Amino acid sequence: MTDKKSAVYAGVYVLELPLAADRIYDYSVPEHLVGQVRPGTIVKVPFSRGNHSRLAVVVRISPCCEYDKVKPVLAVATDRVSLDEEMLGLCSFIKERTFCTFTDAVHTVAGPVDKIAAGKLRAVAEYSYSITEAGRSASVRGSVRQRILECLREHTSLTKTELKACGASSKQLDELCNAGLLTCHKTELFRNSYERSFAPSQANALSPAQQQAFDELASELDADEARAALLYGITGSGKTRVIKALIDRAVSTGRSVIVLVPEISLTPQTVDLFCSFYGTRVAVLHSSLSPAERFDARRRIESGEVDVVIGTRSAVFAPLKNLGMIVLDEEQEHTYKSDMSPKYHTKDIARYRAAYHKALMLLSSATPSFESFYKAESSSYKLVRLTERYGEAKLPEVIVADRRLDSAEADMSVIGSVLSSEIQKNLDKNEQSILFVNRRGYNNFVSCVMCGEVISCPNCSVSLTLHKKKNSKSGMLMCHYCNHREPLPEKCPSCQSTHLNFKGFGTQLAETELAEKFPKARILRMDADTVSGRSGNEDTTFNHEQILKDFREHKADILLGTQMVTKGHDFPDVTLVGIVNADSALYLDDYRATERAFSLITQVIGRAGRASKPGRAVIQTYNPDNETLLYASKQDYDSFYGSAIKLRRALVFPPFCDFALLTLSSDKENELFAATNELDKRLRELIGKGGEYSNIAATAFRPIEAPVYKVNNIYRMRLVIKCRFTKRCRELISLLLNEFTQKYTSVSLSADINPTNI
DNA sequence: AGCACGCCGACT
DNA sequence: GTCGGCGTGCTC
Repeated sequence: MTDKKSAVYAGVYVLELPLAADRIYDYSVPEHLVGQVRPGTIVKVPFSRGNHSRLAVVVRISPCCEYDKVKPVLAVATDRVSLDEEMLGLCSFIKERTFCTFTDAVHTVAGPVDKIAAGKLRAVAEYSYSITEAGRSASVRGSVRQRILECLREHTSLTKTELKACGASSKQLDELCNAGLLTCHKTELFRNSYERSFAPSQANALSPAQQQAFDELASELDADEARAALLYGITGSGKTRVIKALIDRAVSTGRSVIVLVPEISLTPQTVDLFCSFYGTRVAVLHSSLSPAERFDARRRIESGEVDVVIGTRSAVFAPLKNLGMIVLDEEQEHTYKSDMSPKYHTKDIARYRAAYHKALMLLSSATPSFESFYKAESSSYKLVRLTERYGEAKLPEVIVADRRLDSAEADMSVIGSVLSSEIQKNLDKNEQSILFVNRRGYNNFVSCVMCGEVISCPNCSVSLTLHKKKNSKSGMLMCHYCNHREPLPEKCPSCQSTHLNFKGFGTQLAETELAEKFPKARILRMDADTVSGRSGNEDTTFNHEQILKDFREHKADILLGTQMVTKGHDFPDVTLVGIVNADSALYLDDYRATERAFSLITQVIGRAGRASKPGRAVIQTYNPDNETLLYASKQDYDSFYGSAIKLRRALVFPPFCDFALLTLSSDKENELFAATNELDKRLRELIGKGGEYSNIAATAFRPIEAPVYKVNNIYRMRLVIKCRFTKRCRELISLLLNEFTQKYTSVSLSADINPTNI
C-alpha cells in the first residue's frame, strides 16, 4: 500500500509537424497538472533532441504507456482555446480519411486557433452612458460637459458615438464617469453584415404534398438516433418550404440547425429568406467573410444566441451545441467537396456530426448524386419525394434545337436559328430570357492557319482564351488557370504569318453576337469577368447581386452568363432559357460528366416559367439523340438514374467502388518522372501477389499525366487506384504518403479520395 | 520540418 | 589539431 498516486500519461499530437512525423506521442503528466490536462487541451511539451517547447493537442489520457523514455508535459497553454470532445473526434476522423496532418484538421474545424487566441482579433464593444442620481442636479465646468449632461437628461442613455456627435471627447466622458456623474455600460457589438430587418411569417401553409414530405421527414428528425434522408424534389416543388418547416420544428424543441448551400453569392434569395425569418438567431458563414466578421459570427454561435447557421461547406463545422439537423441543399454540387487540403467531403463531416448529436442529415436536390440516390434506394437513407411543381407553375416546354439543320450561315453563329427566333418572340412580348454559355471570354482557341500553331500559355499546358473589350478590336489573351495575360499578337509567334484563326466561343462572343442580332435588346452578362472586380479586368465590374437585382427589376431583356446564371434565382418574368452549347457539357472524359450534364441542363430548364406564365427551354446541340440530353429535357431523373446505375454496376464504378487519386507534382520534370515510377512500383509491390496489402481488392491504373499537365510551371502526374475505401485501404495510402514525403523533397504527393473529376 | 549527430576536407 | 561543409535519421 502506497499513497503514491497512479501515473498519468497524455497522448498528444504536436502541432506543425510534417506528415511523416504526425502521430500520437506519449508524455507523462506531472502531478500538479493532473486534472488540468484533458483530451482537447492545448499543452506545451518538450520535443525532439533539442527539447524545444512545442504546442500540442491532447487526444487521450491513460494510466500506462508502452514507451519507456517519456518526457513530461511542461504546461497547459491556458491562453489557447481547447477543443471539445466532438471536434477532437472530428479532427481524427478528418486526418484518417484525408491524410492531412492533425494540425491541418484542427485548423479546418476550429479556424486559425492561434490567431484568435493571440488576441489579434478582438470583439468590438459599444459604450453607452447614462446619468447617475448625483449628476442629475449637479452642474459642471465647461460648456461641452454641460452639454453632455443636458443631452443625457433628455435621453436616458446615449452611446459614445452619439455623444461624440455632440462634441464630447473620450477624455471628458471618462472624467464625468470618474466623478460619479455618469455610468458607462459596455455592450459587445457584432459585425454582422447579414443582419436583416426581422420579417417573420408569411406563414404559408404547406401544400398537401409538401405536408406529407414534412411529416415523413419530421419523424426522422424526432427519432432519438442519427438519421439520414434525401429530399428529392423537382425544381419548383417547394423543397425550401419543407426545409423551413423542419427547421422551425427543430428550433422549437431547442435544437439547432445548419443549412448548407453550394455558394452564398449565388443563393442570395435563400440567405435573405432565412436571415429575415430568424433575425438575430441566424449566422451566415462563408469563405469571403472578413476575419473580423468570421470571428464575431463564431462568438455569436458560441454564446448560444444563434440556433440557425447558414453557409457554405466550412459552415458544417459551426460550433453549435445540440444539433438537430444538418441540411445540404443541392447536395450533388461539387463545391461540397473541399478542393484544398484537407480534401474532405461535407457530407462525411455532416454524417459524423449527425451521429454525434443523434441528428438528421438531410440532403436535398432535384438531381441527386448517384451515390446519394443509390443509398436512398437501398434504404440506408430515407427517401422522400416531391414530384409536383408548387402552385400554378408548369414545367417548361423543351425544344431540342438540332444545329445540324441550321443553314451554313446560321451554323457559323453562336445563336442558331431556332434559339434566335425564340429570343425574338420574347423580345416582342417584352418577356425575359436567360442564356447559358459554359465558357467565359471571346474565343478559347487562337491558332495559325499556315502552320497550325495554337497560342498557348507559357506557364500552363492550355490554350489561351481571347478576351475583348466591348466595342473594341484589340484583345487580350488570358490563361484561365494561372491568370497569365498577353496582348493578342498580329503575327503567328511561330511562323510570322498574319492569318490567325479564332475557334471556340465564350460569353463575350455570345454577347457581341446577340448585340448584333438584337440591337434593341438590353443584355446583361454575368461571368467571372463581370463580377470579380479584380483590377485590370477589361470590363466595368458589377457584383452578382447588382446584376441579378437589375435583371429582376427588368432593367434588361437577356441575362447571359456562365454557371452563375443557372442557380436558384427566382425570376418570375423569365419565360425562355437557352443552353447555347449543350455538347460541351455532355462529352467530357470523366465518368461523372453525364451526371453533371443532366444536373446542369435540368437546373437551366428549371429557370423558365416559375410563375403562372408558361416557359420554354431551347437546348442547342449537334447530338440531339444523346441519351442524357433526352432524359434531361424530359426532366426524367428516374429513367436517367435507372439506366446509368446499371452501367456503373457493370463497370464497378462509384457508388460500387471508390477512387483514390494520387497526384505527384514538381517543377522539375525529370525528378517527377523518377518519383512517379518509383511510387508506381512500390504500390504494385504492396498490392501485388505476396505483397503486404495483397488482400485488399485494389486495382492500380498506369501512371498518367494530369488532364492539364502543367499549371503555373508545375508538372503533374497521376496514379489512380480503384478500391473500396476501407480502413486497410486507408492504411495503404497513408503508408505510401509517409514513405514518399520522407524520401522526396522536390516532388510533392497528395491523395484525394473520390475526386470531383478524374 | 527542424535539429543534432557524424564523417569528410581545408585551414590557422 | 579543429573548424565547418551538409548528408542522414529521429522526434514520446
